[in-house]
Amino acid sequence: MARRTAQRAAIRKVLEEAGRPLSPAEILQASQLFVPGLGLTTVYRTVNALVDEGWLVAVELPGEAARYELAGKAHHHHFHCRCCGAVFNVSGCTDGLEDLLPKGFEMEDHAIVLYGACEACCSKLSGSPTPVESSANA
Amino acid sequence: MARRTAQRAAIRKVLEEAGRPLSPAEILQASQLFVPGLGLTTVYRTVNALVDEGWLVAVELPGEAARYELAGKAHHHHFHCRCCGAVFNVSGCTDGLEDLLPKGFEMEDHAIVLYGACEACCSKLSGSPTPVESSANA
DNA sequence: ATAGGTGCAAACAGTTTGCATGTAT
DNA sequence: ATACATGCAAACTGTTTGCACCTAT
Repeated sequence: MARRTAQRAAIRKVLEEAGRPLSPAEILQASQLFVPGLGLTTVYRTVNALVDEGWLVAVELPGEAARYELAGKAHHHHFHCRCCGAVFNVSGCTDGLEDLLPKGFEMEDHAIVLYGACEACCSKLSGSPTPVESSANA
Repeated sequence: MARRTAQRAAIRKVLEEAGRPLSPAEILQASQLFVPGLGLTTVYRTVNALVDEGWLVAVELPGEAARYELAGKAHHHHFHCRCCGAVFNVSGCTDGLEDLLPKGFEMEDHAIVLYGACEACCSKLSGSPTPVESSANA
C-alpha cells in the first residue's frame, strides 16, 4: 500500500462510511460511484492488503462470504437479519462461555452470531423487505 | 431418497459413526472405504437430500465450508480447534444473549463458535499436530 | 524513470446441474 | 420395465493470479 490512488481512496471511504461490514461486491458497487472503472480484482487486492495492514478485519459469518469492517472496534459480535440480509454489529458479550468448554480444551477466542429480524424489518414485517445489501437496485 | 443404494448406506454410516460434523470431502473419503467408486457429486446430492429430509443438519462455521452432522441432537454449539482443524460439539449454552440485542431487533436464533486448542492438541502442543481432518493421509 | 497499482482474462476451489448409463424395485 | 440414482464433465460463484499497461512518486 505504498501509493495513494483514486481506487484505494474510494474503497477506504466506502468502508469508513458504511458503519457495517461490507462484502467485496458491496464495496465494488459503492466504490464505483467514485471510480466508475473500478474492478473487482482491485477490491479484493486492496481489501486483502488492508486486512494485512490491520486497517480492516474480516467478518466471517457462517455460510456467508466474508465481509469487511474497520479494525479497532471494541469487542463486539454480529446480528444477521434474515429478512433483509444486512449484518449489524452488536456491542457487548456474554459470560459463561468458559463453562461450555470441554475438559482439557483451551479457548483462545469466540464468535457469537445472532439471527433474526432487524429493527427496520420488524416494524414492517408485512410489507416488502428493504434489501439494504444484496442486489440492491441503485 | 426412494431407493436404498450402497452409496447412500455408506454415507449414512459414515455420518452416524463420525461423532462430529464432517465436510463433504471428509464424507467422500470415508465413504469410499465402503464404495470405492463413489463420486463427490453423489455425496453432495445425498447430503442435500438428507438435509431436506431432516436427517442431517448443516454446520456452517465462519469462513469454513459447511459440515454436516446428524439432526436431532440437543441444542449445542461448536468448538473449532485451530491446531488440528477438527470441529467438536459442545453442549450447553449461555444466558444473556438477549441482552446483546439492539432495541427493536428480534432474535430467532443464535450461533456460538469457540476457537482454541482441543484436548489432544493441548497435551502435545510442542509435538506435531495430528491432522484428524484436513488432508489426513489415510 | 521506475516500482507499484490496475484491469482484463485465465486459473482455482467448492458446489451444482445436464445427461447418458446403471440399478433397485 | 422403468423410474430413480450415479458418475462424469461442464457450468457457476466467489476468490486469486498472470501479465501487459498505466501512473503516483
